[in-house]
Amino acid sequence: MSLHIAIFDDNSNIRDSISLLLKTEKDFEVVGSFAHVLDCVQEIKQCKPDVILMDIEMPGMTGIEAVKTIRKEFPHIQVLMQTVFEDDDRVFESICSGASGYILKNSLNTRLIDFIKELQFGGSPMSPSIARKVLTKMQQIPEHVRPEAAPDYHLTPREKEVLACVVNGLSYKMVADQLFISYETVRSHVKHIYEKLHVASLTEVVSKAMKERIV
Amino acid sequence: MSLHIAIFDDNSNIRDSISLLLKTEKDFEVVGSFAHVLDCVQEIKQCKPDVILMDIEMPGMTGIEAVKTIRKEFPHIQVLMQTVFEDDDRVFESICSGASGYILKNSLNTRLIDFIKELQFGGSPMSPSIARKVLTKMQQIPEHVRPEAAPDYHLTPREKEVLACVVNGLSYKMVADQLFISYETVRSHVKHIYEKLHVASLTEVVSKAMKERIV
DNA sequence: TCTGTTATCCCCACTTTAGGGGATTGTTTG
DNA sequence: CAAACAATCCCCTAAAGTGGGGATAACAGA
Repeated sequence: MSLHIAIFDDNSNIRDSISLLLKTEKDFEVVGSFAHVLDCVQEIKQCKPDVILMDIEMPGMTGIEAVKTIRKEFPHIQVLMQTVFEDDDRVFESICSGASGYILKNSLNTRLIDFIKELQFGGSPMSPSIARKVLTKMQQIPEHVRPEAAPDYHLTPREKEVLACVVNGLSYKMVADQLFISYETVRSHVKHIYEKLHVASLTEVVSKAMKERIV
Repeated sequence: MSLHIAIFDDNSNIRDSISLLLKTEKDFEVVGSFAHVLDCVQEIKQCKPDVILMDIEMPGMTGIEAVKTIRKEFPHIQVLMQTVFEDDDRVFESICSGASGYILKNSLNTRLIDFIKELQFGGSPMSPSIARKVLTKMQQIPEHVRPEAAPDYHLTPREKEVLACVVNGLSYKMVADQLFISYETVRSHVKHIYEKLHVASLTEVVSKAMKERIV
């Protein structure tokens, strides 16, 4: 069973050269090659790729937007981003959108086949210069250095559910409907949340919960 | 001018085999090889390496602690972490401690020389399985610390001030006092914020504002 | 068994917000 | 200059949230 690959790139020369390159690997099969991502959901449904090579800059919807959509619709598909630019923001955005790897196009010809194989084995191929950016970024995120620093307010499971609803902007009534309990029960839970978080209004609850990542 | 490399690993066989391997590259010079990191600052001062290969698990001080020290004392030195384990926590700790790359030992023999060269060029070599962990972790980072493109809701400066107060849990009355305006003015601003953010309650405002880092 | 916790529900009085209006004073800009 | 906007303030009604109180059932541990 061969690995199905789809290519999204607005440059037809690049698409063709990638296709040619991948054909040299007998376990690979290019099942689709598209110049834009506007109809990508439909196209992906038809050609059923395991791996998608996605150019980051494309007319219409950008590759980054596309990744978000793809990851939502087809969570099992691995998306390998490719770009000629090492733009910090876009690298970071792509990764946060759910890309499985990020490589520069200059490494395309030489190592693309290796990269795709690494994807298959659950790895995330990254060009070293990209990786450097990612590492630097991670080091800059102080909150993330100590993920276990979240204080415990001893909320019960139910209280946490209610809290989650409230943080999503639901009113008491809506929370009640959502959790199949009465308005008064929601109120009761919220009162307890108030006590435990030492706050006195819903907005404070939302603010504190989001700041301290309780939800 | 050759690249000076120091090795920290408690396994002398590994140290020796790495040394042998690196000798095959004429631009590399192994200037130090140590079984622990307890005296690493002194040793580094003496042998002046450009790159350090650091085993993550070692007696006494761990490699992670060592990286922190090294990065503080010698910020120009690139540290390449090596490990046999893909332990999530240690991967992230190392990275956050300032390591420049992170590779598994199984890729040592085959690609170590390439990895070191990538370090020289300002890249961060990472084993793909490590890279996957890093990406996954980044994707989990709460959105409010992510430098993502914040959508612009065209809030006026004053509206943003009011929003900031609200997000901090203040009631209309408190916001009014804080900004030296009347309660009704606050209300008026909040109404406009509602329209611009397309929400219908204070909690939604707080939630949306924090999620999208408008404040 | 008794005590504590959790989750559920109810009531009353009170405060705060929400959703409509409308109005005035400036300032910016086509 | 007129139009557009920002910032300020006001009123009214309805809806939602707040702060007390209390109650019941289930269940876990001392």
